[in-house]
Formats: sequence, structure tokens, C-alpha cells
Amino acid sequence: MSHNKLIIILGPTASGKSDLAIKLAQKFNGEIISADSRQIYKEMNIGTAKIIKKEMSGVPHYMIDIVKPNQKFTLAQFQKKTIKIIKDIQKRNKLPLLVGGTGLYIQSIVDNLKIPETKPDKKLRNKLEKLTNQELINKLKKLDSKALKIIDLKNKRRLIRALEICLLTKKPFSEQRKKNKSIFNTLQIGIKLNTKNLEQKIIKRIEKMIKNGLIKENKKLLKKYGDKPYSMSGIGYQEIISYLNNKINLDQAKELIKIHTRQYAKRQMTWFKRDKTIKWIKNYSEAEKLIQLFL
RNA sequence: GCCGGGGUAACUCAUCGGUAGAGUGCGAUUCUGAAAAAAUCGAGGUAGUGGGUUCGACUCCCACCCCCGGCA
Repeated sequence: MSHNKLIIILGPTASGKSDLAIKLAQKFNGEIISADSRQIYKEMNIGTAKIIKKEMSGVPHYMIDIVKPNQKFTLAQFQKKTIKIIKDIQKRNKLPLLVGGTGLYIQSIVDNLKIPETKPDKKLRNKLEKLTNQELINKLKKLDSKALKIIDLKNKRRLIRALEICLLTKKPFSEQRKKNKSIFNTLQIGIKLNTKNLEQKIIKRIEKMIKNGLIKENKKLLKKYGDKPYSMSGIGYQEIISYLNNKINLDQAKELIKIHTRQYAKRQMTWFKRDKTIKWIKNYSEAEKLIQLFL
């Protein structure tokens, strides 16, 4: 059966995506691709709630442990690699399941985003960082006045990226940000939990992380990479680092992890809410039915 | 009991004669090579209690209650 079907399993952090995905993969002869911007990093296992070998139950997993914590990783890299992997899985007549909580990463696959062909240029960014938003807007106006209408003019990061694209490609930013034709036939399944339920899962997960050695993992990473790498800013790392630096006590660190995780989950839901094609489910059997219909 | 510091938004604190602001949290939103990031908007306060001075008090005065530190 030659096909280009792709199943997406998404939802907020701690909602049980991995468990569901494993079961579905076993049922439908599937393989799993992670869409998680933090599980990309090697050696960051406990804090990112990365699945362990044993839990994979023999189901192949991809896009986990891709780069070292002190290396950069970006959306475009994710997109390129992931598309290749999905195609390969399909070629072998298996069902690809893209599973994760990083909305933009998922969208880059589902909508086949055409990402402007310019790598981040750190030097240029640092230079532009020193300017005010108004100065950046003035510059951008000269290079690409249309861009002013499509980006958030109060968001410096967006202004800088738009300028970076104009300057390095010599073409207007506003003409480079598009959606290509979809590659895959997708079914998006979202796990929906009520707030209370999710909150409890989050608390449980944090306790488990501490028990499983989150502090030790942080110490190891700190020793090896320091606290500068971007990867060390993730939830479960920045807070424990503050604790290890005696800025806060362990209870405060745990409380902060809880708050940050809850906020993150909410942001994820805000993102997913916009996509009306997502089918929201409450349990495994609903997911199974949807997939059966889809295939 | 005495001396000092304090009681202002859910929390930590600004304001100190013309009825209050910030950061954090909370709610909503945006999102194309940093996305566990970044940005925007919003809801929250009869200023410990009671009295007095004043045209006017969160701000000055008095009493009381509570918290923190020191002395006893």
C-alpha cells in the first residue's frame, strides 16, 4: 500500500502523548517521530521527559538526541530532517506518527512551510540588537515596506529576523514567507485534558523528575557545558541551576518549574486552538477509531 | 514590658498631603531558521482597624490590633 499518510499526535506537555503514540504505533505498524524542540538535545533526558529505550517497546523513534546541548538547532533543520524520515517510513510501508508539543515544528510539516533560506547570523543579530525598535522599523521600511504589515512591530526578535532575511538574501522578507503545497495527507489528533487533571499530572511529573535525578543531570550538564548554552534555559534546567547557585531553595525551584510548566502548557493550547483541523480526543479508543477511518 | 522596623493588588515592594504604580502570578491573544523562545492586551486595591488635623490623607497626629528584629 503506497501512501503519503501521516498521523500527528499533539497536546500540551504531560498530557500523555508518548504513551498514546506507542499504543497506536503498535496497533497500526507505526514508527514515531518526535516533534519536540527540547528532546532534540542529547544528555538532556529527565528534564525534557524524554522517553527511555524500555518504554519505546520496540517502536522506532526518530528526532530524539540529534545534537549536543551546546549546539544550535533550528526549525528549518527540523523540517528538512523530519520530512526525509517520514518519507522513508512511508516507503517501507509503515505508518509515521509525528508526536510532540512544539506547535511550530508540527506546523512546518503539516503546512509544509516555506522557510526563508537564511541561516541565523549571530553577528548581524547582535549588531541589530543594539538598535531600538523604531530604528529597526525604519531600516525595514526601506528594504521591505510590506513586511511592516505582516510582522509584530513591537517584537524586536521578529524585526531582526525580517531584516536579516532582507539583508542576506537581497530579497524582500514578505515575499519569502509562504506555505508550499502539502506533502503529506495528515490527520491531526489532539489530547485534551481538563485543567485540573493536567495540573495534577504536571505536579506528579515534576516530583518524579526530582526523584529520577533531575538535580544530578543538571550538575552533570553544568560541569560539561556551563549554564550558557541556550538548551540550558529549558524548564527544569534554569530553575535547578538557580537552586544549585544558591539563588533559591529546592522548594522554590520546584514551585517555579510547576508554574513555568503550567504556563507552557497554556501557551501550547493557545497555539493548537487556532488549528480547526485538529480532532480532539479523550482516550485511546477515540484515537484508534479516527485513525481507522483515516486509513 | 521596653526600643526599633513594618502592615498598600494573589505575592514581593514603590509612592509619602491632591483618593495609588511596578515586577511576579493570573486571564486572553499573536506567532515561518531562538518557539520550553519572543511579543502584545486585560482583570485585580474603600492603602491593618478606629478616631483626629486639613478644603483635601495611603501620605501628618493619637489609640488599638497584627508581623519582624533587638533588649528585658
